[in-house]
Amino acid sequence: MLGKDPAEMSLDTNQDMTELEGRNTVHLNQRIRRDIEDKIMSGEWPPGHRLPYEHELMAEYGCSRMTVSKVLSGLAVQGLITRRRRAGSVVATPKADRAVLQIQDFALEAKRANKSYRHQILRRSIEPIDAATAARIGMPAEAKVLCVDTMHLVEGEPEAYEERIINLVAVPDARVEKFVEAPPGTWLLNRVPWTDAEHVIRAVNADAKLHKLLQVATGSACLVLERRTWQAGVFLTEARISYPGERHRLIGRFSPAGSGQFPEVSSDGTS
Amino acid sequence: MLGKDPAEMSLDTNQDMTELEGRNTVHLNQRIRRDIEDKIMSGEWPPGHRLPYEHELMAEYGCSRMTVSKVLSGLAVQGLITRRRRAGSVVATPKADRAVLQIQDFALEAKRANKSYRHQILRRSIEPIDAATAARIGMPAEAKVLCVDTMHLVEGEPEAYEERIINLVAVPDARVEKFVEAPPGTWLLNRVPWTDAEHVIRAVNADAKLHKLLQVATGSACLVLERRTWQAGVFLTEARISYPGERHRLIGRFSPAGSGQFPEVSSDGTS
DNA sequence: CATTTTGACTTGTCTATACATTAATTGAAG
DNA sequence: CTTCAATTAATGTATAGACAAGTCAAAATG
Repeated sequence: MLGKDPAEMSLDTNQDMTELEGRNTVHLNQRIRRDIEDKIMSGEWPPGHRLPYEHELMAEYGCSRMTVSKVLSGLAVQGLITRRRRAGSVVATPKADRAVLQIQDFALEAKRANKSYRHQILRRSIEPIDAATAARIGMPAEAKVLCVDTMHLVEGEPEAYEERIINLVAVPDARVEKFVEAPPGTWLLNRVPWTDAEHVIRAVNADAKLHKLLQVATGSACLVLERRTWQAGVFLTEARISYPGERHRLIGRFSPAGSGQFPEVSSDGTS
Repeated sequence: MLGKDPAEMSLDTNQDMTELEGRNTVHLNQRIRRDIEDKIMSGEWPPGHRLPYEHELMAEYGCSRMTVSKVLSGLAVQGLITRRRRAGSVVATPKADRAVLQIQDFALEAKRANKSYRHQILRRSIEPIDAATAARIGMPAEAKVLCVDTMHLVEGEPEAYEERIINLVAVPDARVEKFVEAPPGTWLLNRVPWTDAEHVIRAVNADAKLHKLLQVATGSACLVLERRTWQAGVFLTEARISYPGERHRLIGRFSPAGSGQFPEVSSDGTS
């Protein structure tokens, strides 16, 4: 780059902000958003604190109402603030105590840890579901479903045992799928969008079956994750995944609203 | 309700939409949003499907670009679609498989089931934390913390055993709190807002201590939930809660994006 | 043929304005 | 003092236009 005249540079620092903003692509809405998020997250504005009115923020940042309005609406959708007409916007009080767990994709997890992964299909059959299961998932008892049992192996060692039921009415493609490329969980995830899910996590003592499959002592504690998913009210699939208790744990890291919820939100992934 | 003249009703159905919209307060952006959400949720637009350009939606709904742009931006923030300049907007492929668990407030849970609840403080002392814990939570080893062990009893039976550490620097009020009115978890939740949390769920075999406290057989499977919370980078508290495995399960019901995530999102809670 | 430049297209941000909707406040009547 | 209606202040929705910034594809160049 060409050297600049010192006098010119000193002028630059004193320049109108608009051009610098354009170059740095730090947009005004991002600045407003970060300022407010920081005040809330730091506790400077505790839950219940009323934040400035739109016209006050307009004056503070010297911008139009649409700009601050969009920022505030976004914060409201993320659950950080609540807005009411005439009353203004207040910092939201954290609602319920919720845990978000990232259920690991076995293959992806293994790859990240630089370990080998493979799976084995132990069973694959189309059967009518039994009465208990039918009642649990809300399907007629005579309906036929695809049952797939899968072992997940990492470095050759059993990592998890998965028993899955797939509704063939909702996922007709599964009737001919052999699940050699990808295990049923991954296959389904990449194919069918789901709208509702239910998780149940339990601790059980290993019975003879789990002892044999997971190679753990009979009676040792195992973690069982049951996951049922629906699409617009139609049952899709149920998976019961059993992990060896000592070797495995479910971990979740998250923030109540905004920041950590969705890793790849919009374009301003700077927080 | 008053009966309507049949002729009038048939006219109603054929009427111009614009006036009805005004009366029913069904706003255009909501209609566009619902239309797109429905197409995605129903599978009509599978993951990867490119949705209409903004100007196409403008033409379809006869509105300005800002309106469709706001809708699409909102869907992008919710993670339903991804947008790229020039390339357009596409239906997002569901990212990771995540579980959301509602951690129950024991007292509230019991009340809902019409059962009695009480808690006992088994230990309450201020101690320097040990090295292992200090490293885990990122605090200096010599720091003093409040340790509280609590039994949660439902109908007189042991429901869960809770071992908690509270950072007195972050929560100075805890130094004099005796937790007789409310157990430490509830007390903290109503007092201190948190910004980050981490959960670990494991299955363990009951040792002698858990056998005695939870009145379960030694070796029987127990569910252990560890929860650590921070506020703006400052450690707040760590809780290890042990449940009898057979008697307890963690349940979560949720939707991937938008709908069920936050029960009281903005104003359009119609989906 | 390979590489660079140009152009066109699509989304991102922002302005300035208008009217609708809701709810807190004020004021008047009982 | 209470009750109900009118005022008013705040957010919600929408428009039309402008320019910026990526990014894909075709055209120009070596």
